[in-house]
Amino acid sequence: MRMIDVAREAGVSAMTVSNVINGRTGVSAETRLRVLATIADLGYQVNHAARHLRAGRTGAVGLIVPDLDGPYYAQLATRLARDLHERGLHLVLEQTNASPERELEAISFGRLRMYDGLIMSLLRLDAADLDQVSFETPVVFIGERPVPPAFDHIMMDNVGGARLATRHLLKSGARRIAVIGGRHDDGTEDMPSLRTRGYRQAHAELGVEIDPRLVVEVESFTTPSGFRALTWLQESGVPFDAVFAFTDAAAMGVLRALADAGLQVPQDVQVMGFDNGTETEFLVPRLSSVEPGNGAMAERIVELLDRRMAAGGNGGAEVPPQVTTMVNARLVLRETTR
Amino acid sequence: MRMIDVAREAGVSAMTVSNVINGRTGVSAETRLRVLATIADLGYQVNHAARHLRAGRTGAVGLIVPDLDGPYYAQLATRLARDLHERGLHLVLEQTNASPERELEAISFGRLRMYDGLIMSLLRLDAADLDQVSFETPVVFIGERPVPPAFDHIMMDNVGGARLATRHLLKSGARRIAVIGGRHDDGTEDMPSLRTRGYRQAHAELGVEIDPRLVVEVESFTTPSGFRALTWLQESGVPFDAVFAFTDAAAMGVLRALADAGLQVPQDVQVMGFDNGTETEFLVPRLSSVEPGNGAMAERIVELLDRRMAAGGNGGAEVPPQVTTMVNARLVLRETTR
DNA sequence: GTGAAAGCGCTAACAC
DNA sequence: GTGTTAGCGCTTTCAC
Repeated sequence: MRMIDVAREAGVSAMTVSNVINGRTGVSAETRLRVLATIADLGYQVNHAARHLRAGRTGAVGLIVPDLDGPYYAQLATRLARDLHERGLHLVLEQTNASPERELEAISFGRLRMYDGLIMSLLRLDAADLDQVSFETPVVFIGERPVPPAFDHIMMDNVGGARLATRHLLKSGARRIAVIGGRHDDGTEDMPSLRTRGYRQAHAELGVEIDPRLVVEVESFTTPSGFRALTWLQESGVPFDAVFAFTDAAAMGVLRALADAGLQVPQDVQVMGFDNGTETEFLVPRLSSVEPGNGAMAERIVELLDRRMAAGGNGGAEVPPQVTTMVNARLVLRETTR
Repeated sequence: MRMIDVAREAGVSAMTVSNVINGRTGVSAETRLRVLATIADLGYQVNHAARHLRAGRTGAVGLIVPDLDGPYYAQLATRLARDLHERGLHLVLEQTNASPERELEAISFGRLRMYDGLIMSLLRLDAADLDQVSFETPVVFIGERPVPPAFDHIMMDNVGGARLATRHLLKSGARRIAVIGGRHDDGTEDMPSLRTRGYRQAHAELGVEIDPRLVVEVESFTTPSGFRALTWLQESGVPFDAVFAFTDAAAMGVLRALADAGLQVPQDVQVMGFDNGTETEFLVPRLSSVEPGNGAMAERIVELLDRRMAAGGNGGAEVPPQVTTMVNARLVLRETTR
């Protein structure tokens, strides 16, 4: 069934039906009611493809993330899907597995056209890569990599959160804090480097030296990876009295490895995670973690996107200025810290 | 840039470009190469909306699930996304929050048209509800609810898996197995009822009576819900020597509650989960679980969909017969059982 | 093996 | 306030 069928049945033109459906002004109340009744009667549904082709809107927002099986992005996706649904938009998910090729592919011109807006977690691509791409679609980047000034960017306070966590561990007596996912060279602008900087700052502020052997680099921030990292540290014989894992998922692997080693948490070793995922308060023992403001982040993302999408509809005349938002972090202390 | 621009540049018609792009026969090798070179040269990308409008294909497959923040569907989605990507298809996610309205909405005519295929986890809707919907889009249902014979359906062996798990607990000495998510009335065809039947079968086979107070109904199968259920059971004073939770997520809450109660697992109480998610082997203690064949399930889903989508392309003349697949379950024993 | 014409269903622009 | 016209970019059909 087409719009024209509804129009004929209601005794109006297709244009009027279109106007009613899209809530545009310039339709008398009487006509509107009649058209709505006819639509309900016939069970008419608009054809998205035709609308998309003609008007350029798709009703879909893309979310490009490295993975979905870990808790972090799955929880973010859940929040975003709910917030977007309220605005009549769909969330479409794409996984990059943190591969630069897949990230670049996701923002290719053809793919972007599929969406009214894009939310992209940038892990590998640089500002230079992004410059090559012509964005007509509104994009909000999340993550810490530097982004060209033309785009909205939202990030968590990685340095501040890590600094807070490390300070707490130091103040509660830890002197040898292993850091899972840390970087020996924290010069780049990515999550591990930024959190490592926070870790170093806290040590500097409290005048504690860092044994470089406590900084354990990992290839990924999953639970198996955290498990392997701690097992390796343990076997290498480097002493430590606390562990700061850069994700809750990795911390979960750390807890498992400590239990295998027969170490008591937090008596022998304190443990701190990052993300404050829903699972943290049910681990044994309950995981202390850095809460990076995920709820606020999801809300802000949708807000930014919405603003830019609305502007795009107005012919792009008034493009809102690009914004970088930093969401504040705070500590949630549970049973793995003293 | 449009197809016609490529055509002009290559000195052919738009139709020939279309034929090349879609790999159709009837284009000379020479022309094909020239067109491909021009496409690469100009960086042309097809417009999905136009193709969709004209040809009806969208390149997207919808996955309708109750939630994404729990590990089960997130892991399934990850697997499906990967398998579909290999076939050049996108995975679009929709969450229903297990609401019948949202489930019905998801399979409405207009929404279905957005996809080349649909994978739907059915929790609440009945065969009667589904009969009302006219599916031109290929649909694969997952889950245990009865499905009209016109559709492909894939399910795990809930009864068999639960029976296996319960038998193991009984054989290792448990006599009072609490079941988190069980149903007093297991007459309906849904996951909790089917798993409860397996639990009852195993008891009947081994001649063990069931204390109905051990069957704890829950409103959801999340970790907090499992935690609350076990805390409640504990406080109600009903003795038990094992817990069978119907999801790993719920089992995680159970483990937490047992730790709070100072009970040793598996010495005082054995615990068994269901799903065998990636997190199980890192819990403290490592969770024994029923492996429902998730990998095979994802593969089979894509296979079924693919088959039906290919047939749809052939004008629907040869519609493949509808198939119901049951994936076998097996036990993975770790540290929470004896 | 290749091309021309028609039209998928909708909406922007403008006429009335 | 409502209708008419045109066309978004592709693919189906059929002619050559």
